[in-house]
Amino acid sequence: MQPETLSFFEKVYEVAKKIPYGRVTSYGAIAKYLGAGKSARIVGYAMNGSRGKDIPAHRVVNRKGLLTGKHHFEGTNLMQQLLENEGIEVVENQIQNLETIYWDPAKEL
DNA sequence: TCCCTGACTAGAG
DNA sequence: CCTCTAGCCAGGG
Repeated sequence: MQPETLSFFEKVYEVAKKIPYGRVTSYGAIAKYLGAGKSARIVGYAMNGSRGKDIPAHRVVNRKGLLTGKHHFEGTNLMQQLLENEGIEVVENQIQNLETIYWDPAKEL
């Protein structure tokens, strides 16, 4: 598929796949990296279609490190379990030490 | 094409 | 740090 054919969604998927193990990023960071800094909501919306794909959607949270999308995962705490499995501490649906594990595609990629 | 929805964000108080 | 408001824009009906 040609880059021009890649929809915003697919670009989001490509970036999401590159999130390192044990790290997290925000919807806004991905959107900014794609040149659409104000389309953060679309990134989240895109993740909705990431089901069935090799995308670590659990590593994408909002800018506060809050697991806003956990209700889109199976069960009530799957997202948190996946994060903790990577060594990320999560309390009350919120990631701890966010600034330490935060990964910004615009800077790191 | 218009209208509504949403896993968001930045700014103001 | 918290709450409320406005702006954002791709999809689907």
